[in-house]
Amino acid sequence: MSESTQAADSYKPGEIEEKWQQRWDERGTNRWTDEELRTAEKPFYNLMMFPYPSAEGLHVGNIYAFTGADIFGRFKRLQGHDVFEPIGFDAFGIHSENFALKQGIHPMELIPRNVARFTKQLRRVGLMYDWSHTVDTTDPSYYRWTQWIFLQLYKAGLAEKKAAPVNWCPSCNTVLANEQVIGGACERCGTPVEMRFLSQWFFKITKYAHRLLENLKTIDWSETTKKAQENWIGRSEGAELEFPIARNKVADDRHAPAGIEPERPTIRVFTTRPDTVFGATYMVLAPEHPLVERVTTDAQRGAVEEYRRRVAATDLVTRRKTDKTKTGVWTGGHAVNPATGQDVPVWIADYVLMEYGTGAIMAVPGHDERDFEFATEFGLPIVRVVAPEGADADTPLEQAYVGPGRLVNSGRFDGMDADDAVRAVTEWLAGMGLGKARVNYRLHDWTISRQRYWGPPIPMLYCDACGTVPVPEDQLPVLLPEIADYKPDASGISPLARHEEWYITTCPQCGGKARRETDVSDTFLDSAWYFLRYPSANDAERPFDPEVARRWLPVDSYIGGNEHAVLHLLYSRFVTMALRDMGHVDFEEPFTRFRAHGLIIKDGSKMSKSRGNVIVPDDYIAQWGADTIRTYLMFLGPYQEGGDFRDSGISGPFSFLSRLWDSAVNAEERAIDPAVEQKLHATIRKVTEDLEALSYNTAVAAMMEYLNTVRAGGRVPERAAVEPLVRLVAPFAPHLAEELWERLGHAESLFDSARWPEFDPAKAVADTVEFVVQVNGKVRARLPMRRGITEAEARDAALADPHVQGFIDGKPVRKLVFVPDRLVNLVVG
RNA sequence: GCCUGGGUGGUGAAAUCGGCAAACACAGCAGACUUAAAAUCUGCCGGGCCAACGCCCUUGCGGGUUCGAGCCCCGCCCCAGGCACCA
Repeated sequence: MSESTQAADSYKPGEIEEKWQQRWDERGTNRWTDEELRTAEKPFYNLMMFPYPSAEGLHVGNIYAFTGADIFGRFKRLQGHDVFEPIGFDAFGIHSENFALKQGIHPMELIPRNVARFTKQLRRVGLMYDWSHTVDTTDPSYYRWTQWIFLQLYKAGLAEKKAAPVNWCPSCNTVLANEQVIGGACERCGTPVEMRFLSQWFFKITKYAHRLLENLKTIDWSETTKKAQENWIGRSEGAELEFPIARNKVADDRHAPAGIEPERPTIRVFTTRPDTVFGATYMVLAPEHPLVERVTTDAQRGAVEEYRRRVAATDLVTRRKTDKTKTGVWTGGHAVNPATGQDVPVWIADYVLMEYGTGAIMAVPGHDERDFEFATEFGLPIVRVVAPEGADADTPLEQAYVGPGRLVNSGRFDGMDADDAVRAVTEWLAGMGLGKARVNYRLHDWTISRQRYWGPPIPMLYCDACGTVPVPEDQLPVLLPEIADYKPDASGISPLARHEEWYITTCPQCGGKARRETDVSDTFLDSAWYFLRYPSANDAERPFDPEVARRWLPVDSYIGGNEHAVLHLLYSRFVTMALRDMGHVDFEEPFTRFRAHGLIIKDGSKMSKSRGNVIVPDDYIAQWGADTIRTYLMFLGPYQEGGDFRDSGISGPFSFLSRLWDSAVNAEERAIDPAVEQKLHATIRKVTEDLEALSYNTAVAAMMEYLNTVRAGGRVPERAAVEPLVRLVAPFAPHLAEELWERLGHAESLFDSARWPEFDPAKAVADTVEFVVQVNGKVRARLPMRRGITEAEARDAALADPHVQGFIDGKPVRKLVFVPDRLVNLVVG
């Protein structure tokens, strides 16, 4: 064999991968025209979470995620679906801004550079992207419509501006995210962080809490993701109860406006345990609660103010630590327990949060761990109102008792089961106008405002005459100006607020002077609707073409990381629901099916720059080829669990692809061996089922096993045995499959001309099976048998086996268990 | 504390409905082919006992259900992730 022939016949991934990436481009194999998108007959929208184009370039984790999604898309395409598989870049946000600041390169210069690098790397992986429908969130032609979404939510009454607590660094004069507060101090300068109230834009996602929770039952998502959302939404059932402020104890009514009879205020509390109301011996208001002024007596005013100041100076992270000793102070005031009619003292304490429930609680120290701790700390009375089996009204409480039992010390409800009392007590108090059943959610409204530069300006104006005015839709986009001083500084407000030439404008309503909103919106808003944009990416007139959206949406398959289980996926669902309620789309769940992929680690530990174990995929692809890396990544563990990237494992998949290559180019034209054909049909079935379930590692194993059969003993494979395997492997190794497909005599792309192989169920099973004979549940023999033998035949064959006879030892067979084509179990003795 | 996953050979892992534990691969060992290497092919590869046919044990720990349990039930331990002073 001359050297040149040998070279022509060996597997050279670099060459063929470049060839096919070029062909796909030239032929437009993966591109849709806008006209085609409007007429596709079997649309299948295959989506993956778009990347943030970091300066480090494409990460092996990105490749893992994208390859898994791409395999599914290619599989569906071969099955005859019209698959649309787009990609884009999520390039707005603090991450890129911080990196730009560090490097001293303006994000407007940095981001296009990163995007170009990512694009090049992504092409090299051989993903089936439609590069004619991409999205870049930082492009005005995109964020114009992000701003449009903001305006729609505003019009629907779902956006409002209100003051909210934020972490504030008094040295850097800037707002910090919770993640930027380390041990109560600013991560950059170490100054203790304070809590401040800042006016910010919110989306009222809490209005959708119920639907966001209920709809989870109707969508096909990874269980872990649904559970995470369920936790986040945090539904609690209970009651809202009214505790009137004791009239004679109210400090005085001097603060009431003259001439108005002060109405008798009540403190409303939310509780999940209305059955324990007889044990509420005191109340606690959040320090920020509006009624604090009202209940505080003159004598306690100083102490209350002092405490409130201290709480305000504490950052949100420290405040929410659960392991610190409880603090609080008495207001001097009282309220009336509506069940007992007795006065109970009203305290303020930072363990009660203004954001949850009503910002006030009835404290039941006997049956709530936190209240117990607080009551013990401050010597407040602890009363038992629930007694388990073996205890009574007077059994002392060593700690809060939260288990089941019967009510005691609860007047007319004594003896009632606590579970039943939840409803009974609520109804009783409701009858007196002092309570009602209520459902409460942990979910908070979504803060949209960011006092930063690198994001879409929030499209609102403030006019002295007209107040808050939305920017008219035909004036969008509100362009983000290119400014040099985009670094947040001591002014503490958005960098845009330093540019009068930008923010001073004309009011569209009165023509007077107006000021632009200088905050930008949260990155999560950019990504909450990008899937709507892809199919209409080239539409300059609308955010999305309604006809195209109807055809392609909701998304058929969405694959991404579980780190976005809550925020991105929840926000996308919310925005979609809101758009549906406004009539812009006709569905309310954006992603019919979602699967979370696992995480790739390296040699047993998480990849990080500090560990120096970050994999640069380019080198691996250059050395082994994209097809091998794709196949290897899918083979190394269950896709939905992730796996460990070890260099030593790559040779297995490489050798598999090389041997497939060798088999295909040397295949003979002859009738397929019946045993090989049987294995082929079984393999087609297994790979088909596994791909549907994203069980990629076992699909690869099945193909390897089949190829081992085809080549067993060095036999020259028959063409009919190899050709279907080329199609099965195509989603994993598309370049190799294309090249072999062409060599097998096809002019068109495999993905346009081939169909996914079908299996014949009759041929997928062998005629003979290895039948297991057990005696008393232990395997004693394996007998080759004809498929479909009867119970009697199996029994006779088992009893005839000498080895089996030895274990039966002449004892009578008491019972016989028969599993067709698998096993017979003889129970003796 | 609550909610998810998970714990199986030297390693990554597999095991559809409760029915042969360890498929497929990596690493290792031995062999065939080769002047040699690579490639390819073959065999071995959880532990113990045995000359051998074989036998016994083995899926984090302890119990249970069952003819039969990696899988189901009860009680623990450990690892990863999410939530958490949420009343």
